[in-house]
Amino acid sequence: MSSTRNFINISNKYDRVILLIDMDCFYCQVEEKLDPSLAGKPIAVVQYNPWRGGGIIAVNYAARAKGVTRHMRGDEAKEQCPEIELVKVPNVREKADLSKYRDAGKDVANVLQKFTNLLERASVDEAYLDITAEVNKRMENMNAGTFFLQPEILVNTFAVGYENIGLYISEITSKISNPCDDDEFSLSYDVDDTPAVRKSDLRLLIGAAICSEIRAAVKRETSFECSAGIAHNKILAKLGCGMNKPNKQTILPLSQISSLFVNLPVGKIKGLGGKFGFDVCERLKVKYLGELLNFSEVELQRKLDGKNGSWLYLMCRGIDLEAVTPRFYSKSIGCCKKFPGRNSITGLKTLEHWLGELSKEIADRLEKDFDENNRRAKQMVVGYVQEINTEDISSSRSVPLSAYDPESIQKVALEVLKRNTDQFFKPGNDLALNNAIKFLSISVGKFESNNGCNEQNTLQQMFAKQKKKEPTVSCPSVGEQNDPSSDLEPRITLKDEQNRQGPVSKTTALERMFANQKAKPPRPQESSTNSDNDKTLLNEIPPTKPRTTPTSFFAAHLNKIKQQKLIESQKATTIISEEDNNLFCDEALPTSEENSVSAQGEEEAQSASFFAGAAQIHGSPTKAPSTSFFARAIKSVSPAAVIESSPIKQDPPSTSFFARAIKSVSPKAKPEANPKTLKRKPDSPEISSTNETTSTYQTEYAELATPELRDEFYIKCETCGKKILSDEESIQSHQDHHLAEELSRQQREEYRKEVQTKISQSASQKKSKTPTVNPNAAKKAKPNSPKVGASIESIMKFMQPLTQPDDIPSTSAQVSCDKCGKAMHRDLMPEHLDYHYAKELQVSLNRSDMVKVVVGGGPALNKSIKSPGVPKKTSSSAVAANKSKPITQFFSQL
DNA sequence: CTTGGATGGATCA
DNA sequence: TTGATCCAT
Repeated sequence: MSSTRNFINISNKYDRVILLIDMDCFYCQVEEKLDPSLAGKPIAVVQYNPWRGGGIIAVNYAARAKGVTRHMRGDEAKEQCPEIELVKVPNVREKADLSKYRDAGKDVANVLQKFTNLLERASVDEAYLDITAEVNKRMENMNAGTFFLQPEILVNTFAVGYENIGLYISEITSKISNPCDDDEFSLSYDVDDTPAVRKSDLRLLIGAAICSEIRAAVKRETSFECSAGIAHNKILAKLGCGMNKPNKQTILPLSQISSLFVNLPVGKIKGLGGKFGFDVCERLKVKYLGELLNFSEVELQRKLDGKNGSWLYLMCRGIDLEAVTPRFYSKSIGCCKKFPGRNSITGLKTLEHWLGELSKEIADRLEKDFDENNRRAKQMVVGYVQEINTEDISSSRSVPLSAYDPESIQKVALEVLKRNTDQFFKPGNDLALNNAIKFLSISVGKFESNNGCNEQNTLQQMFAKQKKKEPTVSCPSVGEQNDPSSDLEPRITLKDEQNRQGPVSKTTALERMFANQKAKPPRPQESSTNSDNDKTLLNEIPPTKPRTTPTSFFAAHLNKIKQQKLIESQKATTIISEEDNNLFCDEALPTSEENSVSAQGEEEAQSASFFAGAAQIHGSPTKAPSTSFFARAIKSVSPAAVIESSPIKQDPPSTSFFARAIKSVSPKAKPEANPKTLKRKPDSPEISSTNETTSTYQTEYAELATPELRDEFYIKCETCGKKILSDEESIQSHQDHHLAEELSRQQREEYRKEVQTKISQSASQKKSKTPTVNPNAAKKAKPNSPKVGASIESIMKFMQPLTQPDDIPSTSAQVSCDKCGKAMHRDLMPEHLDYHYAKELQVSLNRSDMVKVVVGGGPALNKSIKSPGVPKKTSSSAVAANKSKPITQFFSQL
C-alpha cells in the first residue's frame, strides 16, 4: 500500500528525458559553505574522531587529488595528505548529528523543485528529475523558431562516446541535415521506436541545456556544485552521472549504449552492485552487461526469476521503465547507533539510556517534520542486532505510535523489545540482558496527514486529474507521446501536408527528416518483449560508418572539420592509448570495494580512457583528444563561423535547422581549454598561440567553465541583485522564485487552507483554471521592478511564436494571472499557471506521503500542455488501469 | 578494539 | 501487515 515503484509503458521507453543530479562530495561542500576558511583546502568530513582519527564519510576533490579516499580513517588521511583538514561531524547526545546535511539537502531540493515537480529525492544529496515536458516544450519552440539553443550553456557537458560535446552536436546537426543517412536506425531499433530514436539525441541535448540551467540555479542559490546524468531513464542517468565529476554533466546517448555495455561490469548498474549482481554473474557466467544480450528473456527468467529476468533483459538493452515517482519528503525518519565490540549493551540501564537518546532525536525530528509537513507518524519500528554465539542476529519490532514526546517513545520502544523478544533477560536477572545488543535503531513512519484527509493519495490524484497538465502523477511523456494532438510529429506532418505548395523555406530540416521517415516502408511488426529472436535490438548497431556525402554546405563544412580532427587524432592517439583501456575492461567484478572508477582520484584521466576504450570498440573515428572542445563546438555550429571561414557562400542559414537553432551568442570564439587535454598536449595550437602560461589559461577556462562570470549572458534581477541567465526561461523561473519566497513558512499554513478550499470548489467549477483574460485581477499584483519587467517583455517579444495559433482569437496579448496578478503574454499563461499548480501540489504533497499511481499504460494519461482551454479528458482506460479510486468517489466522500 | 556509520528505500515470504 | 534482508550512499 504505502509505496512501490511505478513503471511506464514499454512503448514509451525512449520518450522521457531523465536527470539524475548528484551533489559532489556533498558533506564537504556543506562544511566549506559553513566555514569559508576551508575554501580550496583539501578536507574530509569525519565522524567520531577519537579512534584512529575518525571515520571518513566525505572527501573533497582537493583531498582526493592527494590520494585520500573514503574507507580510510582520519589518521591515514593525514598520513596521505598532511595538510588535510578533518572536519568533525558534531555530536549531539553522543551521536553523530547529520541534520546540517539534511537541511542543506533540502535547500538544494527546493531549488530543483522549481524546475519540475516530477522530482524524486533518492537520498540526501541525489534526486531524479523527469524533465520530459520541458524538453518537449522547447523542442516545439525550437521548431517554431522561438527557442534557440545556446552552445555556451553546454560547457561542462559531455556525451558518452564523443570526445567532446561539440562532436556530439556536429553529429546531430549532420544527421538532421542529411536524413537519408540514418538508415541504420531501422536496422537497430524496432520500427515503432524509430520516431523516438530519431529525436533522441536532440532531446537529450535540450535536456542537457535545461540541466545546465538547473545546476546553475543550484549553484547560484545554494552555492553547491553538482554533477548530473542525462538519459532516457533513471538507471542510465545515474550511470552517466558518475562518468564525469565533479561539476560536470554527462549525456548518455542511445546510440552509445551497446558499445558502452560491451565492457561495462555488471555491478556498475544500480541494483546490481551487490549480492544479486554477483549472483547474476555467477549463474550466467558473465562479467559485462553486454554479455547478457545473448540470453533470451525466458532464459534469464529461468536462471533468475521472472521479475528479475525481465528486468535484466531490458536493462542490458539500456531500457529501464521505472518512473520518476515524485517524492520530496522521506517516508520514514530514523536514527540508529552501533555498539561495537566491548561497547555492546548488556544491561537494562544502558539499554534504557540509549533508547532514551535515540528517542530524543526521533522526537526532535518528528516535531520539526510536523511543523514543516503537517503530518504525523503512526508507526514506530525498533530494531536491534544481537550477537548470539558469534552470529549477528538482527530483529525488529513494530508498534503503533500515538504519543510523540521522547519519554513516551522511549517507554514504548523498551516495552516492545521486552514483550516480543524471547529470553530478553538473563534467567533470574531483571537487569542483565540475555544477549548483548550491538546495534539499536528507532524509525518512525506511516505518516498521515494531519488535517482530516487521511487517505494518502486521493488528494493528489484528484488534484492531478482536475488540472490540465497533471505533471506530478505518472510520466508526462506517456500521455503526450500517444496523444494524437501532441506537438511534434503529427503537427509537423500535417503542416507539411497543408503547406505543400507554400514557401519551401518554411520547411525545416527537422520537418523534412520526419517527413522522410514517414515515407519509409514499414517493417514487419514484432513484439519486442516476448520474442526470443530479437536479440538484435541493440547489440548489432553497426559502427558509425563514414557519413555519406552531405548535401548541404553546412554539413560539408562540418565533415571537413571532422576530417581535420581525425588527422589530429591520429597524431595524438598514442598519447592516449598507452595508459588507457585497462581501466574499464580489466575492472574486477562487482566487489565491495566500491566505485573503483573514482577510487584513485584520477577521475579525469579515467573518464578519458573510458571514452577512448569505448570509441575503439565502437570503431568510431572521433576519439581525438580535443584541445579545445568548446571552441570547436562553437566553430562547428556557429553559422557566422561557417560563413566566415568559407570562400563559397550558399545555403542560407534557414535551410539548416541547427544553424538556426543554435544561436551564436559570442562569436568571439575564445579558445577554451580543457584542463585534461592541456596536461596532455601543452603545445596544442590553441594554447601556444595565446603565448601565455597557466594564468591566462586558468582565467579563460574558469570564465567559460563557470557561466556565472560571463556577463553577456546575464541580466541583473532588480529584486535581489542576482545575475540571471538572460533567456526567457530563466527569467521566468527566477521571477517565480521570488514569488515562491513569499510563501514563507508562516504563510504555508494559510496556503494549505487555500488549497483545501479550492478542492471543494473544484467540484463545481472544474474549468475555472482555464487561463482566461481577467482584466480586474491585478490587485494582488506584486510590483515588479520596472527594469526586469521590461527585459522580460522585450525578450518575450522575441520569443513570441511567429504564427498565432488558430484556435485562440488574437485580441489582447497581455493577460494577468488571477492568482498573483502578474502580467504576461497570453501564451505564457498556461505555463505560469502550471507554476502555481506546482506550488500547490508541492504543499499538498508536504502534507502526506507520496503519490502512488500505477501507470497502466493506457493511452493519453496526460493532456499535453497545448490546448489550454480544453478541459482535461481522462481516458477511461487510464482510470481503469489505475488502482486508485476514481475521482467521482472522492468527491462523493467530500 | 570496531574491519564504513547512519540512514532510507525496497522486496519477499 | 510484519519481520528479515538487501541495496545504496
